[in-house]
Amino acid sequence: MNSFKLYSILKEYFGEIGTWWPKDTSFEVVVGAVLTQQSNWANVEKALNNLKKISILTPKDIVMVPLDDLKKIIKPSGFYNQKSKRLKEMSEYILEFYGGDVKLLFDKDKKLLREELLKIKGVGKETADSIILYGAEKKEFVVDTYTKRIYSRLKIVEQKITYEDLKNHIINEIPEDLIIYQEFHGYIVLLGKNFCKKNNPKCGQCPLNPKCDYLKDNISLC
DNA sequence: CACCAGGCAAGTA
DNA sequence: TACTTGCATGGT
Repeated sequence: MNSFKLYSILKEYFGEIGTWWPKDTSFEVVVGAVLTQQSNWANVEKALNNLKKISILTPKDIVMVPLDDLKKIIKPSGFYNQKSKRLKEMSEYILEFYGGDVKLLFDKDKKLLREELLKIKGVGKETADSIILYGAEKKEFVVDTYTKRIYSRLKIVEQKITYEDLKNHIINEIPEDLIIYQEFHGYIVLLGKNFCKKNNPKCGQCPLNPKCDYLKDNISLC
């Protein structure tokens, strides 16, 4: 299975998803990327809405709000003790080096931007790439747990493949295009939700639980 | 009741 | 380098 073929199948099945990462501001993507770590998006939205409700929208706002308050505000997204600290640290960084304007950071060269993001505590590879792809809107493909699970389950790559190797494998097979990068990752998330977490031979329902004849005809698993 | 959700950091070997 | 563990709410 070739990555562009997979992208095409998923696009035909799921249809247009457009900019599936919602945002009012660039900084909101940064916050969302941290809050979504090991948490589902519905709960992240609750946390984001809590922030918006009391007008906490900028790095400065995050720095100013007391830590214990911030914990309560983002509580629905889970892991609020460490996520609140991560938001604080990131906001302090953006405030100190970019005067609180995340767009100045996003203007930097893609490679430098990634290295810089990775130095910030709480920002690993997936979070950094999500921020670059959806916040800075630069062509940096995002590999997540679903991507790795799908690609290894489809026996396209070895299960033990590293983040960077899988990323390179994929970008070598698809056009270098911002929208395609964004869409493909979105489709992978949609497909990934329907994979059993463990490769259970008894499952027999992958790739999709619902009656998805089209995908079953085109992608065989289990 | 169990399991999962758009990971990361720190520790261990 | 590669694996383990803590972090934690809310939905199914």
